[in-house]
Amino acid sequence: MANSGRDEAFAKVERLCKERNLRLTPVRKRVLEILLEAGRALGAYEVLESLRRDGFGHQPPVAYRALEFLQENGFVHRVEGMKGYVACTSPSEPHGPVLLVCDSCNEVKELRTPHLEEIAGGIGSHCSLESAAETGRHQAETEEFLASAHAIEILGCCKQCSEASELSSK
Amino acid sequence: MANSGRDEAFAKVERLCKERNLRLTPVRKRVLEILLEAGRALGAYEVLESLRRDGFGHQPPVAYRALEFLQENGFVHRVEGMKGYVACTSPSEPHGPVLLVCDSCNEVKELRTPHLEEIAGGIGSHCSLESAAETGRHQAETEEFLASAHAIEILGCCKQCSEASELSSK
DNA sequence: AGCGTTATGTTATCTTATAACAAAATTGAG
DNA sequence: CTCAATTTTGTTATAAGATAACATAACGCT
Repeated sequence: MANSGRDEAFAKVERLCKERNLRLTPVRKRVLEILLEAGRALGAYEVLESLRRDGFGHQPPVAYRALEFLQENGFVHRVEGMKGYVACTSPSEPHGPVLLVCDSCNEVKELRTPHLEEIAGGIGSHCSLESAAETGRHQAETEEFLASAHAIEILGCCKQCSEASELSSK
Repeated sequence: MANSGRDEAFAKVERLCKERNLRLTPVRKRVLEILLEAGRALGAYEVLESLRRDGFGHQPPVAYRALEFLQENGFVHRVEGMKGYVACTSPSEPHGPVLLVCDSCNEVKELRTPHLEEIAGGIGSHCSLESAAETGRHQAETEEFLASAHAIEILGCCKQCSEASELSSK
């Protein structure tokens, strides 16, 4: 249980890169490792700091470019609400994440979502607001929207933290 | 059809502030107006620029504080993906938004969501990943998460823009 | 080996956001 | 009304996050 899936995720990315002829260069590989090791969201400058210690370039673009590559290919997600970046726990196709972000410990957990369509009423295809909302309440306007990506972040408190606070308040 | 709901939204915020004993001061009121008039997401510094022209303080905290107040009370939403802020189109309780963000014209449209529970499997109450995912695929771990807020942004192309590009490519 | 392409490293700068504190306005108690 | 406590505004200064532009190095193909 030492590193819950880290190595598998890493190996999977390596495999996917080979399949797709993507160049998983040393910096990119190292940035992915850094994020996997951290197991939480890191800021670009935190990543950069680690890179520096490993002898890579230590100017912002070095980190931002590697992060951009990893993001574009679905290996890393940006956590908007924390201005941070996390390694994807189930890398495959590039995909928008659904993230559970803990307010108190900052842990980020990614939901697996082979069913994205249901959330927005059809990512990648035209969808009406009605089907998106899927609610009894009819929208007056039947706006259409061709969705191509998404970012979904649910904030709250993870199990560990809520148990901890229950204990301390007792 | 001149200002689709701007005045109503504004009046509603005024009413809600009275009800809740919130102080809708001149700066705050003006910031809300600026966002409603824009009809799209504005950066904090764009808001600030408008404030300056209106004779208010023109240092960043002036804008950020007003935006913070409006956000906390559910009258304005942050658009993470654009580092911007939009006026809420149906202000009531503070709520996490579901936003449709157009890549090409930057317009932001907010979905009305009296059914937030369905999206995350129970905002505001403990929810299991299963019900959250609501997918056939069983998560190995039954992580629990007490959700308190969310930010959902769907990126894509709005109806106008996709029609425009169809025409031009013909 | 050599050419075109892709990736890295660096400098400089830009944009977004916040900390800290003084001055003004508002509220409520007496 | 007046004064004290609280809240809001304004300002300075600076932190934190991100990108543009360009030179150099590595790669990948013929």
